[in-house]
Amino acid sequence: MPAAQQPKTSAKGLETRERIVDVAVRFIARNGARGTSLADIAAEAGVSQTGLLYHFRSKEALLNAVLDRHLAFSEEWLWGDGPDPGIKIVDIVARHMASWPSQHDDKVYSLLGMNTVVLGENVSPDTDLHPRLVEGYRTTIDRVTATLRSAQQRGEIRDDIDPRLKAMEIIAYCYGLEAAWLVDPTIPVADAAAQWAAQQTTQMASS
Amino acid sequence: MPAAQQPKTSAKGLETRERIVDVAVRFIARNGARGTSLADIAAEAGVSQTGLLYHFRSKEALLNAVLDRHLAFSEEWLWGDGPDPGIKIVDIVARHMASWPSQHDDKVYSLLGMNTVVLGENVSPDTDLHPRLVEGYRTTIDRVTATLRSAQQRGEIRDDIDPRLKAMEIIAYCYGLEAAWLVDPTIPVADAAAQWAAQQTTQMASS
DNA sequence: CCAAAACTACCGACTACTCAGTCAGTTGTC
DNA sequence: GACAACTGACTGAGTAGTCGGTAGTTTTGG
Repeated sequence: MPAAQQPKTSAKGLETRERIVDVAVRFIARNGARGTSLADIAAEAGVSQTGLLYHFRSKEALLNAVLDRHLAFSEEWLWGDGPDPGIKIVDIVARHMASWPSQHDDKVYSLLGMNTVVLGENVSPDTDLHPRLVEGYRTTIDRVTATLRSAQQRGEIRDDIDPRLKAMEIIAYCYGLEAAWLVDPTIPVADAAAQWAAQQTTQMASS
Repeated sequence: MPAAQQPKTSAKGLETRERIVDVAVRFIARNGARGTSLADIAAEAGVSQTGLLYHFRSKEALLNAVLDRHLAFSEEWLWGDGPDPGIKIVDIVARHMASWPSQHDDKVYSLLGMNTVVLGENVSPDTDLHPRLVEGYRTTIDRVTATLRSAQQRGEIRDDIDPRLKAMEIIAYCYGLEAAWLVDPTIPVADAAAQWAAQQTTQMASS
């Protein structure tokens, strides 16, 4: 369920709205939604707070638009590489991780920040974004599971591995390394990812 | 640097202070420090907000006391089992994970929540708790690294594994599964942990 | 073809409320 | 009676959101 928006919009309005969401993503990825005021976002986006609230009827509506953007970018970044990588999914993941340090301050940084910071803020089931985060998590699990399962059926992956549990493991690892790198950007993510990918590949491969 | 406290304290005062920290940990583990007001904590702890501020001169001081408590409990829970488990550290970790579901609403839940929620809130380097979180992360890494390295020297673990990178991997996995379980308590953490531990053990063991 | 009406995209001023923190006391205990 | 352990009333700085208005653009009807 994407965020409800005003019915009619001109090209100019759409542009402003995009600009606001851009700014909001950057702010929220660093300081969280609770740590970011509408005034902050409005000032950076070059509109008044009232102007912002014309485009998004409430902070929650803006938050949902921000999450829409995040999920779309996430999707594109992770799965835009082509169809069904099979067991090579661990290499793809590792390659993505290795690219983090060079993308500090970029869209990718915001992507990771959104995961860690917004998830932390919405752990409690009665928070605004919690249902959508759970849904997003489950969708990702399902996708990775499907990839692993078909690789298993093709004989690329050992039979005694449960694809769903393995998917959970891969995602947990990504998420954890992400969080660690965000709080301490000096850690060698590329090296860690490389060792992890190599070991995962040999361990999962059918003998 | 632990939180500075008032110089003199009676038994009663100490008891109240403990009660306040107890309540604060529970609240903050669910809603974060930014999502928890001093009034909330004070009410639940059975003192006025002014009374709370008598014991902790500011919210930040309380937060540091909360983090003290968290780190101490974390320490006890993770390393209280005895000296140097060697390669069995993965089993210990997995056993801990398997116990999560039965401890919902308990101190352990708060422990996990503190990790995920407070970390998310303090990703940005200019937040109050960020330096202490980085320090805590590095300490844990060092400890796990030391355990793995000595196991490697004893010949329990293959030589081509880098203990530090492996430690990062283990911690990242724990952290990620923790976060996933917090947002979605229906996921089978025990099964995931069991498969993970089994595979880690066979993969790490010297042949 | 053009003026009036309607609508989009804003803005400044304001409101109601929440929050951390202060101050000037009061109570209870060694 | 000194000091620790409080409390109620208050303050000032935010905060999300409302209201009434205006400039510019688009639509409509004669």
